[in-house]
Amino acid sequence: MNIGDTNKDRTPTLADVARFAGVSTATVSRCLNSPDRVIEETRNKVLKAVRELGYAPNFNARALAAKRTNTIGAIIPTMENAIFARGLQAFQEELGRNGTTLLVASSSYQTDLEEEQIRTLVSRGADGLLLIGYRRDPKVYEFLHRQGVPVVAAWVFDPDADVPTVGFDNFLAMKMLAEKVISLGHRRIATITAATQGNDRASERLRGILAAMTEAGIPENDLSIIETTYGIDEGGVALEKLMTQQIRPSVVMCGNDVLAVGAIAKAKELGLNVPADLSVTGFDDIEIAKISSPPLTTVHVPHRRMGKEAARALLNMVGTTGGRTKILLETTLQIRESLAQHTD
Amino acid sequence: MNIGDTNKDRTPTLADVARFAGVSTATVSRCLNSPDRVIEETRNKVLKAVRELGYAPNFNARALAAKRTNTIGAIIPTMENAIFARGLQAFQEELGRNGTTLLVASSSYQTDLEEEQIRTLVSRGADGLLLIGYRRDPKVYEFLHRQGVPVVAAWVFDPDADVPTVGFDNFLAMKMLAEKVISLGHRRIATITAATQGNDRASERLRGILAAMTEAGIPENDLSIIETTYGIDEGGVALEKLMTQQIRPSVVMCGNDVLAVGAIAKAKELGLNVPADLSVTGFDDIEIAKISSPPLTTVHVPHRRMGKEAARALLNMVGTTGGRTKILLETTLQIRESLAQHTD
DNA sequence: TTGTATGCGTTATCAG
DNA sequence: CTGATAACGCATACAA
Repeated sequence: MNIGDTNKDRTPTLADVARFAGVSTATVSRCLNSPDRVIEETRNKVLKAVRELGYAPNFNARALAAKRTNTIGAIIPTMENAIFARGLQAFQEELGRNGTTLLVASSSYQTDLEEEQIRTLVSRGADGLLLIGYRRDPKVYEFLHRQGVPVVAAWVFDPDADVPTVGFDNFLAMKMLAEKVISLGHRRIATITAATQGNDRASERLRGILAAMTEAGIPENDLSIIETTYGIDEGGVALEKLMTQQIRPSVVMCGNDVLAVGAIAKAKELGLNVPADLSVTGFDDIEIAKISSPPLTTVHVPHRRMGKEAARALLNMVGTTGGRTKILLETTLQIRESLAQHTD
Repeated sequence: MNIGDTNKDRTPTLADVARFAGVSTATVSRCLNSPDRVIEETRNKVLKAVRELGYAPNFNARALAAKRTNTIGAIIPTMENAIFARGLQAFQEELGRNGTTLLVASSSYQTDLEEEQIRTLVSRGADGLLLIGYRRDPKVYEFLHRQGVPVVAAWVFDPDADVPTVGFDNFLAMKMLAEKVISLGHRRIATITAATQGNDRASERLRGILAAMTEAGIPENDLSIIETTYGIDEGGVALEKLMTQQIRPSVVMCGNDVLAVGAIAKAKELGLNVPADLSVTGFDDIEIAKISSPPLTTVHVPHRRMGKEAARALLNMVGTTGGRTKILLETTLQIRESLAQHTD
């Protein structure tokens, strides 16, 4: 192989481009990263070479040298349903507008898996991380801190948390819904929730129901609680269990819309009329809530705004520009047919 | 700073571990990558150092040196709904079992965005790529070939394609459903589909309907076609448009379950009884198909098997082990209430 | 079995 | 404005 040959059987590198354009590798690099720091003539020469050779920069080499990836990682509990889809979409869009790429991983609601994913994303050089929920082993935050990786916790709000939170008050949101439920005359309340262990969104929501009951003078023990994994089928199974108990609830408050829709489907299957025989509520207000029959009464969460604000917060943290990093969003009750008055 | 100091204010590197354990960096590297190539005593020493220092390997550096990332990328059209969720989940699980990580990106059904994502994933060093559908600019495949990155196209099957396909016959699947529809007496057929331009799954499915009509002696022109983006609301809008036409269809065959569910919801809103006044069919058989009311007649796609087989094919291609890379899966009709007999 | 030395493709520092 | 050249953190061929 003669000197000056541009390697033909290997994917082209910066050096190949430099040789082809007759400049140094430094110049090529500059052309790509700060085009204004190079005179137009050479720039054109270089860009032509880039096109000619079909050069694509090696991300890993770049990350290694620059210690920056323009990449932000997000770990969400599940991709199986649409709960996080909308928020994540907005998150990604906002990152994209700022030239940052999103890396997603899902933890299947498993703490250990999440920790593994965190390590993976960090070792891949993520400039920052989006996590869902705040409560987790302090070691995790210590690790992230040591590695100098900024984090934002979303889907929750806690001004006292060690890391910025962008989200809403799960406790208050569910409490408001429970108050509405109670005001409609319901006393025999049941709930289908995700495992509350290690899931602050779920446990806060449960706390919300209990608080509303207490304030209304209903004994906390009257609440039937079923913990299950999120899923349409799981919601159905849970509902069946509830309806075979001694005291059948007049309303089932579900931890999210997916469970609620599953519960409604099963209720109908059991010959129950929703909401005449049984009211059902959800949480999230994702698309299926609207098309459910009957349409689902639920808590509307501003998913898109949350995603966008979380991205902004994170971009602020990885960059130098300061900005708000603790953001509380409002939820609203979305009253639809699945919840009705109760009279004994 | 004294010689021998392990750097305290920086994330530890291989060299730090080596120094701490009193061995060479090569040994540490071996300990982590091929533990059996190092004697137990030193291995323990090294692992202890790793733990002590909280060392986490730098992925980018590793990729750069090893020219391998144990990472496979997947670009799916959307994460907004569950169409690809189940398949991707299985894909990821199978990769995980083989120590390979999945990197997901979504293209929002946009060709240019997809090409960008492909470049991104390749430049990140993905060892292989999963793409949805086969038909795309040949330049894309040329690029991938030049870069030496193996590809598998899923959700389609074409034994003659330049790249391995793992999927099902979209044409035949939809044709079978259309035949069933026609056998029930329907003649005024309409379809709500994704844009067929650059989407082989959608265009094949459309072709399937047309073929069945032709074989049944129904003029192709009788088919009302509405192209829209996938989404529940979009399905509703399309349905409304169809029902305000001169000749109202007796059945609406939708390109996927999401559109179908949206169509059903809108139909009910318009005071139509499904299926008495109007039949609706879907495609995919995702969870909402079951809980829809009425339950949705649709084409069942073996999503999980497809994901798993796609992973296997890809693993075979990046590794040396040979194996099947072209896999045809069967779809089945899933008849539920939303499709009924039609009599004029 | 372990160590030495080199290279992977880029960026960044520092001269020129 | 451009060019050498030294990192960046790790894997591996080769030597010991």
